[in-house]
Amino acid sequence: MSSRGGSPTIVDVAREAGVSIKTVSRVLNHEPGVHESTREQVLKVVEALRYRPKQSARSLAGGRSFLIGLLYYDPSAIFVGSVQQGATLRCRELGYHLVVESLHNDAPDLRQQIDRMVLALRPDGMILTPPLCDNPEVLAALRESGTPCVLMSPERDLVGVPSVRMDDIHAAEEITNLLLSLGHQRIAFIKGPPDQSASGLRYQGFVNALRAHGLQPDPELIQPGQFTFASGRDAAHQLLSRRQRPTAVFASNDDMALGVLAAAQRLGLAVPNELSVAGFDDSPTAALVWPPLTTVRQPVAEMARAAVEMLVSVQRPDMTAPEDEADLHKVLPHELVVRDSTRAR
Amino acid sequence: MSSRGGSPTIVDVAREAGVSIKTVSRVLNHEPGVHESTREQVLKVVEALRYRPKQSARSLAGGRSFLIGLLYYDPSAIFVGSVQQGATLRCRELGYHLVVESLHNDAPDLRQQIDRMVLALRPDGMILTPPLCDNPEVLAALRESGTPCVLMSPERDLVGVPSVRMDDIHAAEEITNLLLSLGHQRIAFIKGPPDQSASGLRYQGFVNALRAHGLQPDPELIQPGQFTFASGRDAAHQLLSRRQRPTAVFASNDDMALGVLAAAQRLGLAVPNELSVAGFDDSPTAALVWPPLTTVRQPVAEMARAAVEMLVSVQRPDMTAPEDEADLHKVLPHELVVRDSTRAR
DNA sequence: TGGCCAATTGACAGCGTTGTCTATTGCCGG
DNA sequence: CCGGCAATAGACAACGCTGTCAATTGGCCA
Repeated sequence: MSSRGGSPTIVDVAREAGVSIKTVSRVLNHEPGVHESTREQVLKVVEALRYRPKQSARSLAGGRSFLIGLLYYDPSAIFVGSVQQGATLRCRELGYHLVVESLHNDAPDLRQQIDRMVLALRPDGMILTPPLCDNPEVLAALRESGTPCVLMSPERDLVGVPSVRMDDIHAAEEITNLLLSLGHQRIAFIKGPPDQSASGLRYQGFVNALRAHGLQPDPELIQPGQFTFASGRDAAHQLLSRRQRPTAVFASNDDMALGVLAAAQRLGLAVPNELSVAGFDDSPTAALVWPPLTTVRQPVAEMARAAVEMLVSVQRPDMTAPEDEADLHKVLPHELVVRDSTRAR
Repeated sequence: MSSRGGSPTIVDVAREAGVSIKTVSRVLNHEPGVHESTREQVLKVVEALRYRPKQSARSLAGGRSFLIGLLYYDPSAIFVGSVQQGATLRCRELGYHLVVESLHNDAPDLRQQIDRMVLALRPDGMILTPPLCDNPEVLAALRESGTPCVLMSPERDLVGVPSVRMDDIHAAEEITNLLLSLGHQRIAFIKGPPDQSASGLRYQGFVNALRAHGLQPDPELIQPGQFTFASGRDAAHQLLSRRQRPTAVFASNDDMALGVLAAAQRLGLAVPNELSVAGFDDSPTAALVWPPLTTVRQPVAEMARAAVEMLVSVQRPDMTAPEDEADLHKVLPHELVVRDSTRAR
């Protein structure tokens, strides 16, 4: 196969196809100016030899590494899993590879860890998930190194830095509307921690929907939470022991909604007959518990695909890179998942 | 900084330190034969310049890519998340990076997908998680390419192929012993699907423990399952409607145990007062449900660390690579997690 | 028919490391 | 006082690809 035992190189392909290595390079990189017949001939040989250009050589010579980095904090989060899934698939389609790195959001050597990745690997782009996408130190390190980034669902958008997110406000509105349309009037809301922007946005959506129906949020029915099972359970205990109970609870994420379910069960309240419960995120468990949870599915995998595309499009002349600030910040459509935890009262 | 604006290269370091590039290379690769004072001097300059050798150049010249591949199938599985976490951390410590790839176990172009990764990236090693680690096609592709692999919890060990696993039999024995020591005599067991080796091993452990206590497994109390929530729930319905109910159920994974919990709740059986339930895996939800599940924690992150080490040690003369067949197959200690779903009868 | 342009192709110099092989140095024994 | 050997350091050629720029071809117009 190859001149010297090892796997074939571009030289082998060129020799076999009777062209110069540069021509082979052109074909493989979809560069223009190659005659159709030549292209076919080269591709045939490439196929026959099972030739694949070596990333390290391409990277060294061409400056592009064909690597996309994914920085994350909490590996167990379903969010990260879905991001990764979407990202690897799109990377594969585009001829890239995904390098993952787990960072502690407040590690003392955060800077060095990022440097190590950026300077050694020279990824062509980096995807940041919360909370790293809002960490100034991380952002600064990446900006200095000149590595293009995309932020996934950041707290707030940064001018000039691409981001991808879902529309938390509208989704929360939709869930609330669903509850309202089922005849619920006393709808409780469990908030997330104030330091996460999603908390505010989802609450905003809840309030918007109420107001649109001529209702005012009742302070009695608003409880703080921490996006955790325990906080949801505790908040529900509070809410459900009020003299006049809510007929529905909208927990602003699934973990808390699961807590609500547990509390209701503890108190002997049947869901959904005596109490409707809605969550947010469509976590894997949401479908497994009893009753299965009505919730909102974040388009996480699609968001990741979009992130990869934005990164790659900057490098490829044949793809249109985002131009104005508006193109830089994508909002992807979510999906209402209506299951059995909600019912007309 | 650098001679020409870009980030510093080994030449810059060499010039600054007043030595040859080869000496810098020696220091950075921990090669012997460098005078202590020289080494220090070089390291000082490296530090000052924030120099990091470029992976692509090292890879091209040296043949090592400093990349470890992780092939997985189901991204949502906690197992994969933990593997990844453990692997990235150890990789970081060893100066490697983790490249992940999601594959469909029965994709028609599986071979090509693997080729793409192996031929382009030339990872120094590959970690395979179930079910890919038992897929003959995957194994063959990797063997042909000469890429070292480590199998994580494979169905069965292959001669000459390193693997890492936990001791399912002993763990199941321990759970069973716990139940027995709590005074349970009628212990039901829900099996996993027969095509997964863990199913058999866990059942084996269950039986071993019973026999050690002079008991025989009662066919009435053994139910098949599929490692899914639904199958656990259904099996539990069967078991709990027997004329003489079991006082404890050992579901051979957590998802099924969660199903048992749901079924018990449906039937109005209080856990753990009227029924003890034990699972296996320590999935994230196991701690969140009510009552929190007694289970076994697989040492997944540690297994992943070990896998990375086995892969890297082959390349580094200063680490001891596994020698005989016995060293090739590691079994790591698990941990019994006793929570509230089990109680003395 | 000669000249010129566009389309296509090729020669060759890097890219930043590591591996190999060859100096240089300092010290020891005879 | 010199040969020789160990310890240390350097020169230089790969590694496999892309970028630059020059060369070749064929067609078309005047």
